[in-house]
Amino acid sequence: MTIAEVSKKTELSADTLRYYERIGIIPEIERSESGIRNYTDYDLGWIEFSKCMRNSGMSIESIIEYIKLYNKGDATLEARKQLLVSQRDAMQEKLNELQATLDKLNKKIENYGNQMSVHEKDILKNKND
Amino acid sequence: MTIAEVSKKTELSADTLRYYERIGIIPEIERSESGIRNYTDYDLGWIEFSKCMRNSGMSIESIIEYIKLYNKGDATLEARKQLLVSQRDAMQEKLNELQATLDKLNKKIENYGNQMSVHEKDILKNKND
DNA sequence: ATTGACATTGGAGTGCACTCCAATGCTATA
DNA sequence: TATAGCATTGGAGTGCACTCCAATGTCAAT
Repeated sequence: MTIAEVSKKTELSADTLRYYERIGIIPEIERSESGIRNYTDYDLGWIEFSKCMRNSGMSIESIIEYIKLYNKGDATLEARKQLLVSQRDAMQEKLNELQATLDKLNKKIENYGNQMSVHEKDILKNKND
Repeated sequence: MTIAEVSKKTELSADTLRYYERIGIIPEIERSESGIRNYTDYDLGWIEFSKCMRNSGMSIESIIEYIKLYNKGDATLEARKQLLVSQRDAMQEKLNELQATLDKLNKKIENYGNQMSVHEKDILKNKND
């Protein structure tokens, strides 16, 4: 696959794909003799993984750490698991927080619907229930 | 309240509090004759609001927009509601995405537990279920 | 062989949201 | 009144994660 195809498939810009490869959160992609990247399905797997972790808020630094461990082989399984577990926990907490804010926001929106003529200050008060 | 007290209460640095005031996502805080800020509970409300919105991923730009509308008064109620609704929708989507990634991650972690001796490639395969 | 669309590189630039700093000023306590 | 520990300002600096660029090369189609 060319970089353009992968870019379309993953919705990551070609620049981002090259960037991810450069910093090591996706493998070094095989090249043609003339130096043009040829992505495999295996590469796709890593790209999706990194994209997924990024979308869920994992820092690039942590992804790099995970991949370094991965490349060190089976001896690092436990460490990798721990990394994922702590990422999972952080994500769960973030999700709870998000849910709480979402609830607040929904209440606030309801208030807008029911009391369009209420004084501004009352709305401000409701906001921080 | 002094800036130090508010900083402690809100878990925002004094620098951040001054920054938020400067850019207008919290009100201009009353000062003593000598220029030292004195925060009221009303101010606290706005700080918590902005903090909450930031934590939930709203950009500073959007918060500024909301507050500009707020300051224009009742005529902007509908516009403000729309702003909150679209923020709510974005947040809901983010939450769903986060939940999906969380599920993946949990499966992956389970795999680490059950198959510590499996070949690396199998793990990579499971990762992108 | 020319054209046009794509690819490559290293490095510079961007946008966001802070965060830090130095110089200076205020204030409560010993 | 001296000292220590707060506060203020404008502006510079930081860290992250891209994003863009110019110069150059590749390749398929006309």
